[in-house]
Amino acid sequence: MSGGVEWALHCCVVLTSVEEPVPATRLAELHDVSASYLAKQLQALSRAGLVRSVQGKAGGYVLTREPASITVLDVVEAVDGPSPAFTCTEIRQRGPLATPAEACTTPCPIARVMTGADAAWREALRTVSIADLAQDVASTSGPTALARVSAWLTTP
Amino acid sequence: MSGGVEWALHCCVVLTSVEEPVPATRLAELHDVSASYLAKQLQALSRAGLVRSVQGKAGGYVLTREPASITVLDVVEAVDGPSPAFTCTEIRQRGPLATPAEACTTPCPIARVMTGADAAWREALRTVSIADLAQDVASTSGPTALARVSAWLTTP
DNA sequence: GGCAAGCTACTCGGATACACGGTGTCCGAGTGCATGGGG
DNA sequence: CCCCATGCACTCGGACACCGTGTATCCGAGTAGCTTGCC
Repeated sequence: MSGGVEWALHCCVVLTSVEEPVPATRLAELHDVSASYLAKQLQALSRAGLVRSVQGKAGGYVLTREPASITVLDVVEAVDGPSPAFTCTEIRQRGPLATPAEACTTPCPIARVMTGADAAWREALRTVSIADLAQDVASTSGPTALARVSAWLTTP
Repeated sequence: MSGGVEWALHCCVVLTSVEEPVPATRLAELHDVSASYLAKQLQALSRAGLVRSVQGKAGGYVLTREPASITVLDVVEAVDGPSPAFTCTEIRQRGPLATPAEACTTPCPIARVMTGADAAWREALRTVSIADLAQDVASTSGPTALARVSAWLTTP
């Protein structure tokens, strides 16, 4: 999986604590990562409609929805693409003993298992929202942690 | 995920129906795939101890265990590697507001969610065995399908 | 006819090139704010 | 004092190189079975 997913998730969590737009540069130096590359991930989030980009002097990125209605799966699919990791190439229809295409009404058992596992993975990511993550951060790192991040993000 | 996983799984399923060793070349032409590359996947299965390779004129690959005791997860981990797709880079310990390492007793919430999803994915693959796949093939493609494959594999 | 040595042909195994997607970077288009002049 | 036009600095967005992992391939090491000569 793309490593930028982690950056995007952290960005979404910190964006929970601020209302004003935050530029990508600021988010990059907060996490000490490449600003140019982080911009790529934020653009992906923007295309998916998870964040709203505002231009101009005081521009940046803002969450479009309530953090509770943005799931981790949304972010992962926005950055990494919605296509599943496994794709069946229909091997059973190839080779000297190929089963004819008209006999393949049901998907290949292997593909079925893989699809099921992928669905379980996505379901696990769907049940957790960005708000849950923020709540978890507050529980572990202390309630003031996000407030301090918010203050640092908003002060020039 | 590596595309060779699909090939390896199909090979394991067809190996269910034969007791004699089957060379990689034969398996490759059965599925109409590159013999050289399929050999790589079978070597991975051999290193993982899922199949036993016998050399010599009538050599090839044989399953080492009962098909019912080989899970799909075993094959996937043998070919694709056992390491999870997501790896936490501890972003929270970087940047100007880095949380000190001694405060990071529990894993980062994001990593926790990702690890849970990965566990769910693996669990879904662990509950299905190669024997289950073979049974499923027999149910959909007819009981004689695997027998015909076995006959084709064993006849020169 | 039985046996053993040698040979052949076939197998796996690891080491070797190529390609594509992810990683990282850059510069141009667009926009909101600040400023300065005029009414 | 208020309003508007201008300029500017800052932002995003997409287009451009680089690298690592997966993909595909090849040739060498090793071994089981067949052949053939001998007893």
